[in-house]
Amino acid sequence: MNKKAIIAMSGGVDSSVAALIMQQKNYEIIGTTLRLYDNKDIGLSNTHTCCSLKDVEDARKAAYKLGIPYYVFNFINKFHENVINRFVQGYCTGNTPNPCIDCNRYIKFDALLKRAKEINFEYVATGHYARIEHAGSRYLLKKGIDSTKDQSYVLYNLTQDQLAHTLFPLGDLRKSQVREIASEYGFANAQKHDSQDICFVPDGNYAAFIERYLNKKCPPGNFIDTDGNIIGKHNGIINYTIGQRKKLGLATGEHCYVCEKNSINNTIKVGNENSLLTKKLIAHDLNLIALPKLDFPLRLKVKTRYRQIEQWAVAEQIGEDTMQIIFDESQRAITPGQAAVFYDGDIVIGGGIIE
RNA sequence: UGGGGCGUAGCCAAGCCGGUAAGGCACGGGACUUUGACUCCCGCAUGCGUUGGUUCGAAUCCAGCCGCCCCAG
Repeated sequence: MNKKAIIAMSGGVDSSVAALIMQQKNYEIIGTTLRLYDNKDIGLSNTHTCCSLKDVEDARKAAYKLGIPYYVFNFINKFHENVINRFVQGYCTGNTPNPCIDCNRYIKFDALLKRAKEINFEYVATGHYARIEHAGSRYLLKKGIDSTKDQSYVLYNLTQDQLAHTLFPLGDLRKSQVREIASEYGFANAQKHDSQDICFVPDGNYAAFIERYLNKKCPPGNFIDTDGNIIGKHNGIINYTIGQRKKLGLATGEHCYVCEKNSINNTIKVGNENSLLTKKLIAHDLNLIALPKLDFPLRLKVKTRYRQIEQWAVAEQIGEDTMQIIFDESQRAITPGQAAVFYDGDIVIGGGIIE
C-alpha cells in the first residue's frame, strides 16, 4: 500500500510542484490549504478577492489538475493564538518576532501534522526549500540545495517526531527547476511571483495591523541618543526595530540607527552604525535537532536573521534552555525576538530566540 | 539706542573678487526580500529673508525694510 501524505498547498508554484513530485513518487496524496485568518481580521473587506482567497483558488486549480482530493482546513483559532497573538505581543514588549517561524512551529508542523495523523496520513509535505536526512538515530534538517532559496532557518523548531513525518520534495531542486517543472506540467501559477511580506499583513504595514488588532494607538515617546539626551519624538515603539534607519525623521547629519528599544520607559535609543555592533548573544527557547544537548562549546556558524550569511561563532549551552553565542567578528544589529539558528555546514544544529 | 554678525530646501551647509544654486541628513519612489530590518538605485530650491537699484547677466555688488544673534550703555 502506498504511503499517504498531506500536501500543504499555498497556491504558489513551490507547493504545487511539491505535490506533483509526491504524486510521481507514488504517494497517496491530498492537497490542502490552511485557512489562517478572515479577511476582516486583517483589514480587508469580505469581498476582497486578493491574497488569501485568490491563493485558495490557485491551490484548488493545481489540485484539480493533479486529480487529487483537495480540502481547506480551518486553523483560524490556532493561528490567532499562536502566530498573530505572539507577533503582536512580541512587538509590544519591544521585540521583533518572526511570525513565519511560529507558523511553521505551531501550525504547519504541529496542528496540520496532528490533523494528518487523525485521518491516517503519515506525512505532511510542503514546498519548503530544505532537506531532511535520517542519519543514525536522528533526523537531520539540512539546507536546501538552492542556497538563494534555502528556508532551513524558518524550520529550526522542528522536533525529531515532526521531522520523521515531514517531507520536503523541493529540497534537492533549484527554484529555476521548480518553475520549469511547473511550466512543463502546465500549472497556471508557474510564473506566479514569489510571496513576500507577512501573509496576514498584505500591505506590509505591520504597525497599522497591530494597532488595528489591539484597537488602540501605541503611544509616542522620545528618541534618545547614546548619552541619554532627548533628540526627538517617535511614533510608538512598535514602528521600529533594531538596526532600522529609515522613518526615524532624525536629521543629525549622519545616518542614525535604532540601537535599543525600552518598552518600559517607551524610549528608543539611536546611535551610529558602530553602536549596533555586538559579538555576543544569548538565545533561549532552544530547539536542538542534530543532537539532544550541547555538552561542550562547539564551533559552528550562526544566522541571526533570515537573509544573512552564516557567521562563525562558538556556541555554549549555558542552561537547560539557553545558548550563549560568541561570534568571531562583531555582528550588526542583533535583534531580540529574532531567531539565532546554528549550522554545521548544511546541517541545522538547532536554534533559539535572541534575548 | 550705539557697535558688530547673520538670514540659501524640513535640518545642517558650500557658493559670496557676478555667469545661470555643491554636499550631508531627513523625506518620497523603486530594486532586493516568504519576517522585521539593512543595502543599493532614482527623485528632491525656476530659486538663495524682502523690496528696489547697478549690469547683457546678481545668491553673489549697492540701498531701504523685516527678522534673529552677540557686545555696549
